Amino acid sequence: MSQRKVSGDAGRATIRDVAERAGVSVASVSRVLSGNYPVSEDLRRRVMKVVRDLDYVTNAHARSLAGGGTPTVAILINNITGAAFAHVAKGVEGAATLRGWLSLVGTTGDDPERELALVNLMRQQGVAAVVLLGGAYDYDEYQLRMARFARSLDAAGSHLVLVGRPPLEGDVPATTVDYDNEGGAYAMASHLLSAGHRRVLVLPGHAELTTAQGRLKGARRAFDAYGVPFEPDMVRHGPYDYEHGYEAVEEALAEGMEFTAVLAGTDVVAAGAMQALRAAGLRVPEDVSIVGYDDIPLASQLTPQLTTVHVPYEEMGRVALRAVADRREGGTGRRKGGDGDHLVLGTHVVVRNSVRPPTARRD
Amino acid sequence: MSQRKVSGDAGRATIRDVAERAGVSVASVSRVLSGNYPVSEDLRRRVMKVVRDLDYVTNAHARSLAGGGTPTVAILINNITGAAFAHVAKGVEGAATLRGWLSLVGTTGDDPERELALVNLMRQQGVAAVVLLGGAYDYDEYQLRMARFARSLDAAGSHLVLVGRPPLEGDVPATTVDYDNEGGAYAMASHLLSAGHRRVLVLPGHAELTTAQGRLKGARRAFDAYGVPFEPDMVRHGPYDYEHGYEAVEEALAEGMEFTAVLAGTDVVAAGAMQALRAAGLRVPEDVSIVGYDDIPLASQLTPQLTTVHVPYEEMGRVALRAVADRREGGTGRRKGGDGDHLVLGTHVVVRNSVRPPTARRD
DNA sequence: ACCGATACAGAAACCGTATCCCATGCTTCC
DNA sequence: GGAAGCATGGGATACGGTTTCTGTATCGGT
Repeated sequence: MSQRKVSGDAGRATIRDVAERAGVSVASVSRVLSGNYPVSEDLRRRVMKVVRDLDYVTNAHARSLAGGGTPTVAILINNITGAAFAHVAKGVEGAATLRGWLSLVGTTGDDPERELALVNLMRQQGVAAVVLLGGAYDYDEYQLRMARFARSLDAAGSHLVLVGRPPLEGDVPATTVDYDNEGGAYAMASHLLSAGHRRVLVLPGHAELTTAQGRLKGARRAFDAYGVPFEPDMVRHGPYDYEHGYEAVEEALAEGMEFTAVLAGTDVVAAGAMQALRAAGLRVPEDVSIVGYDDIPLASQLTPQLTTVHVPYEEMGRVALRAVADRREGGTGRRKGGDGDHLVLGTHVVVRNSVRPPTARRD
Repeated sequence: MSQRKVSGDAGRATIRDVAERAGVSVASVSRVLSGNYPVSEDLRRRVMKVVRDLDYVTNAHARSLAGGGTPTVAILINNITGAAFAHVAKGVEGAATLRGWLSLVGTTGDDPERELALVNLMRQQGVAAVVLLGGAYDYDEYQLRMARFARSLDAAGSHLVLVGRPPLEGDVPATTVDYDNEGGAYAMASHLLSAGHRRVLVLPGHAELTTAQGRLKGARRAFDAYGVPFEPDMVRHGPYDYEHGYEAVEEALAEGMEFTAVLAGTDVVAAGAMQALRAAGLRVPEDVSIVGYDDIPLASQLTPQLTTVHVPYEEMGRVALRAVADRREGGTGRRKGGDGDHLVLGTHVVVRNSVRPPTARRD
């Protein structure tokens, strides 16, 4: 009384349906489709016809269970809206597609709980790698948390890749793809200093964010190199967003702070700062110079176009994927977490129109 | 001589490992973990301890094969870099997460081949729905192609959702989530006309893109309503990007075209147009007014802030997911592709600072 | 103290595909 | 002409879970 399978097409067609209808065995259908076993031309034709008729596609889950399956990379991102990280995602996506890999984007919304949940989810999916994007908050707990992620993924045959944040300490099974954050900041600050600026409002970002720390450090090094005193009072921390840039400049102006340039931690922050200066009747770059960081499209779309630090986001994505693919292919001789696991890409200053030498020195 | 399973932890732990180590049956472990069957407190404790010790997570592929599994929505997007669609993706993501669903982003890069490949890929993955984002090119082939996608997904137990493009013709199993594109354009153009502008440069987008067509149509209706002649010569088509906005204005100026306002098809196009006007020594909005469309963050970050049409992108994402979830839950009485399958959200003009009445009439 | 009901645990049957192993027919070589 | 070899196709099994079905111990009621 229990018909296992109605002949109608309830649900999707299986390989068995195809086999039956073509009058061949399941094994043969599988072989025709994967194409890694000799089959006669006749059989191939018969099978392919039925496949087309039924519009059959193999079940990825079953395939993956049985050993086959497409490798998948998961990209975990704080905020899909951020332009910079969208470019990393694009790089990963592109490189993945090129190899026939699948990629998958998840957003954490800056919530550690959700980050944990997503990493576990990816572990369940058996992804080849989890790519974690964006600067990290340098809390004490962070290192432990990430180390646990790394080991946990490693044990499950997966791998953790950190993009745009500093490498983990100790012998942790993770790969890091980074850029010369501090160097970029150093070069950017030098550009300002060599133009003659001495009083610079610095908006590096959140104090606990690793990228902000690096950018601040690079800037400070430049000041030291130029023998210009670095006044802590002229550093304002805050989130990497437009509002922060606007408000920080607004407040600095209200306090009567004197500055001839703004060194923003991000192009978006720079945009906010620029707007606030204009609102106060100041011209950019005639009265105040501004520089950003990241070189997202916005930078060249502002008026004036923003001088900024170019970060090769898309390439970082490609490199991250390549690192994973290489490691997966060179399965034997799995090198222990040595130097090969930390890749650093270069940055450089892009000079546009937002910097001029200071006109009137007022201090 | 073939040990099936080495006792060491080669690869990831399976449910069998857990069962063995806890001294219970596989079935019991499964029940403890899924929690949809009564289990004694003692058993639960024993199992959970082993699960923690082994850092075990269930294999999503196996689970999905066996009937369980988390529903997954796939979001297909032309270009992950586009700000507008990132917001839709965010909306879908958020709503999906809320229900414990998984979501997945793929990019097509405007390539029909790749779009086809991705839809098939998603079909293989057995996703609950495929959400196609962004305006479509209105070629003849398009309707057929989408109809085929819809039927194909439907047959596989999945579902097609079109977001931000007009619904398919005929009885096609697909859901459309749309916004009042033409109405927004009508309101925006009216705003310009009521301010007194009569000579308006219109940059609607690609002529074949459905969104561009709608925006152009809305604008034209407004001109008609105001009794202002609509000159085809003042319409310039092109891609939705910064460069097009810049070049279109540059050319119009070079040709000696006289206009007091620019009606851009997109905020990004407006940004380009604004830059070109400045480069030509024109002030915005004193000499020329500009309006955009989409209301992405960029709009409020430009100087002057852009008057534009707000499109509820994030909400569209949420609505799209809700539509899929509802349909999936109300499994019985599956309504045939009636009116409930086309949802339209409202748009409205956001007035900022980029429009002023024309000062000198020169025609 | 006996019987039926109930609560829980285990064995086994799938889910859809890939692949190993074996059977078969036909070619090829001595 | 018969044996060995090759090219193919089919049957069975494994992958890691979920779920149904079955069995046993415990509990309450009379």
